Amino acid sequence: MSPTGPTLPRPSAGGTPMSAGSELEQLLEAPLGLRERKKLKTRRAIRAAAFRLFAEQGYETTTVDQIAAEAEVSPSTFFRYFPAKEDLVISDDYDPLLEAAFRARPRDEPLVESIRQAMIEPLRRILAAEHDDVLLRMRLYREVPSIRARALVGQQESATMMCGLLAERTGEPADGLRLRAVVSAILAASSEAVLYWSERDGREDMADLLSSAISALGDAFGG
Amino acid sequence: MSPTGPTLPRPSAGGTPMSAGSELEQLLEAPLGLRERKKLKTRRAIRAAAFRLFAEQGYETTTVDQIAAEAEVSPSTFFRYFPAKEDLVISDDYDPLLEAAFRARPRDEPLVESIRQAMIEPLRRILAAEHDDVLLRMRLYREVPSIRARALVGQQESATMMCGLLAERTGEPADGLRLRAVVSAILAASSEAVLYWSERDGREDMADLLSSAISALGDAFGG
DNA sequence: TGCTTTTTGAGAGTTACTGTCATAAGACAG
DNA sequence: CTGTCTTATGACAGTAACTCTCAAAAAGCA
Repeated sequence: MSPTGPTLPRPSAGGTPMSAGSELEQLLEAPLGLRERKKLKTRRAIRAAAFRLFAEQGYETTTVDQIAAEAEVSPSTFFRYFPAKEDLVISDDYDPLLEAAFRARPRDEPLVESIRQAMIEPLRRILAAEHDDVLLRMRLYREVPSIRARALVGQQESATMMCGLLAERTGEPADGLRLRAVVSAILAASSEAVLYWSERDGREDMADLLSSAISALGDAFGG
Repeated sequence: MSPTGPTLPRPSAGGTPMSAGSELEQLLEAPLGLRERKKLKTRRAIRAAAFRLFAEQGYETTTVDQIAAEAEVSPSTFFRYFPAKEDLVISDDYDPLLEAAFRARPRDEPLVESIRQAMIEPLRRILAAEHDDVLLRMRLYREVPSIRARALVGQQESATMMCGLLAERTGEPADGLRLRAVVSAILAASSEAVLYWSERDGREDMADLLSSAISALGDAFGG
């Protein structure tokens, strides 16, 4: 068996042997084996239990043992599904979607515009399906430092991924300072937009906010 | 006494009752009381012991207990000086310097230029005094996720501080999306410059790199 | 010298993890 | 349906980073 835990369902792709797995896609996939379905079920059960407890008593005051008990699994099992407590809140699904969306953009489109569109599109899809859920996670992001910390490292990893993508398209070196500066700046501004959106309880249009954040950069640095 | 630990020396300013304290300034300050000098000494002893051990065995594999032993203090004392292990590596000195440098800038200077200058100036001073030390910390930043995490949260806090400053000067609301987007973008690009600098072992000129990172934003978003 | 304030260390407790191993349960071949 | 192989689970023991409390020691001060 996989050294670190239960092999999470990867129906079609032959990617990494073990990863967090993106629930979004799998929900819509062809019928999975009984085993896989069970795993998804426990995963969701754990997360549901966790969020129930978070709502009651807050994130930091609920222990992993409590969550495991509420979800009726052992603590060991909990950690097999979520290597860290913060992983309950943070989803890694976004990056591959972003990558795909970017690749789908015409090569002659201005770069920043490609990026903007590539970010908005999967964001829309996610929001359509999990609006309230995202809002909840963002609240935790705001309120819990350890979650913020974890998310920010993830964002940095997204940035280096993006650098790879852009390097591919423009021919610039992926680890060049200029590229890295631009990418990290866009990501920072964008996540500020998402944060802002969540502070307004999701009442404003995310795409608008994102565009406005990016065009703010144009105004400030453009001249 | 202060609720969280020994009151760290704050010779002149009447700032927060308890904070990490900036060693840089205090080294140059008027003679402190015996008590204060002793505290600085232990603080440095702990840090020195820690970095010695890190060099030998790496960050993650050296325990706080080891560090305390090497520094000849009790573990309790360690935590009084450094609430978290990562605080050994992360310095909070920079923000006040940045703030002061920014305030010293002429009000009619273009905003981005003010920021750039305000960042470079204290950076120069720090590098002049602690070049190798900074390099070492940055290496840990690159190699240890938990340090990166903590540093990034700090960066976000710096950003909201900067937003306050800029809001003061421009009259824009400090929590407006546009301002926040711009500030977080600059900070992201800048820290990318510092990171880049450290990857080159500090051989390139930091001010140049910072300028180049910021002008990259101009190129990307401006035209 | 005595009194007050601050720093220190000892010790006990909590929590998020990690690793190991035996057992139970799904998958599959015959 | 049976036996076999694979994979998921739970029990258990351990570690390391903290947190809290309290008494003793040291520093500052009258």
